[in-house]
Amino acid sequence: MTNPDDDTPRRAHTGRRRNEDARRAILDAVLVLLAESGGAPVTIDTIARAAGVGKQTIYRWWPSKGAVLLEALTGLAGDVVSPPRGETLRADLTSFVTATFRGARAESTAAVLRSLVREAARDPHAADLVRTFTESRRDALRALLAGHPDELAPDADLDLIVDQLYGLFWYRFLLAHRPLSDEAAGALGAALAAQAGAGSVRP
Amino acid sequence: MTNPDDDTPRRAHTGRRRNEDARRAILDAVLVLLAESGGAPVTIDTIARAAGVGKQTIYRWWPSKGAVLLEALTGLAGDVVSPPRGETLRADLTSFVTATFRGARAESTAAVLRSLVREAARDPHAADLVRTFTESRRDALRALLAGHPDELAPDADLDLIVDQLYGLFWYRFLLAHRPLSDEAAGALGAALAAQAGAGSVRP
DNA sequence: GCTTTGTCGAGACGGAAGGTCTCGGTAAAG
DNA sequence: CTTTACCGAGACCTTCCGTCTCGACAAAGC
Repeated sequence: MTNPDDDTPRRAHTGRRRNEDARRAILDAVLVLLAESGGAPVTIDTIARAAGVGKQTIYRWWPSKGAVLLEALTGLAGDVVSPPRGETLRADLTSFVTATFRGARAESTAAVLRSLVREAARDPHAADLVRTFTESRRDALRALLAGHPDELAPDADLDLIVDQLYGLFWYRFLLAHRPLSDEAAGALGAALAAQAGAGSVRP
Repeated sequence: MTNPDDDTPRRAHTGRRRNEDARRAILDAVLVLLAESGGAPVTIDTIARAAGVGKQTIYRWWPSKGAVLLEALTGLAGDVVSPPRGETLRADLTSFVTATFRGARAESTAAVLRSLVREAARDPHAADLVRTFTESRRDALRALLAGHPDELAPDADLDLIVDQLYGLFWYRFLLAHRPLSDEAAGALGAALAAQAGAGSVRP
């Protein structure tokens, strides 16, 4: 019996192929518009107009605006925070935090991050993407911690440390009441390294 | 010369007065709807309908939806986290964090907080209100820390500690990847008390 | 070359939501 | 009993997302 919902096509793909130029033009337009907009929301129509593309071409390949933003962000991730492998946990933590803070200080990535969060507040699908993204960042940080097993107290709560780091990062990034400075990065790295080494205090 | 933009009325207020019942009905409707909606967005029309009130009556007294939400939230603040004054910094911090976490676990307040954040992502005016709100919370926490000067290292970075606490709180609250449990509250309180006592580690 | 098939740009369209405007009615002050 | 300001109700405008339609065009197979 034939399944009408069968995904396998009855014959190979024959029609016109995806236009790679359009894909690049869309992602580039997103980054340019976000950088120029200075935090103001960027609409789908604006993106399509700037990319010289029909809206349908966007929605054919991405399920929502948030998905486009996230792909543009990961495209930026060539400058991503690469996990260092230094001597001490404290040094590694500090350079990880510093790189994270610096990435967020660059207005190009900051604009994408901010828009992504705004989108996640509106679109549940975008919220899922953000959750996946933040989870991958947490995993990277956990791997860094696990790379220094001799410096970790046996009962150290790594999840707590990870969330303190990224919690402070997002909190300051979004509220912007205090800068994500290199000094703050150093202090945070040192404090969390000490916390990891001390383990939880006895009750 | 007469200033047409003069704010002072040429005579005392004479007309009909503000209906206090309507005000209460609006704020109550907001809380009820948010609690029932289970996180789904609540619209102005729904609020007006539920409160038996015209939309204009809402916009006459509040500049935006976010402002209504915030007033409803501060109305809830009778259950607010009251700064304790115990023996040790660690005990005070732990009970402060525990109370904060528990407040966010109550679905009634959690729904308002979530909606407020959603609104802040859209409406700059609401974002300002949220900034003011979070600032007052930070002030309360700083006051708690300052209440134990003998337990603070002279070079302790109080802003860093405050932001670690609220950063982790909001991060976990909004991402919900990990619970705001009493255990986590205890661990966080202990870790931050230790950090405050140790001060910044020497370079 | 011709047909089929899937993508392209452009834009009309529907729907949701916030916020404004209007209108007839009503309570308070004088 | 007149003026003033608020009230409920709802039409209305605007913005923006996401879908649908249309004629054009490119790739694959015959």
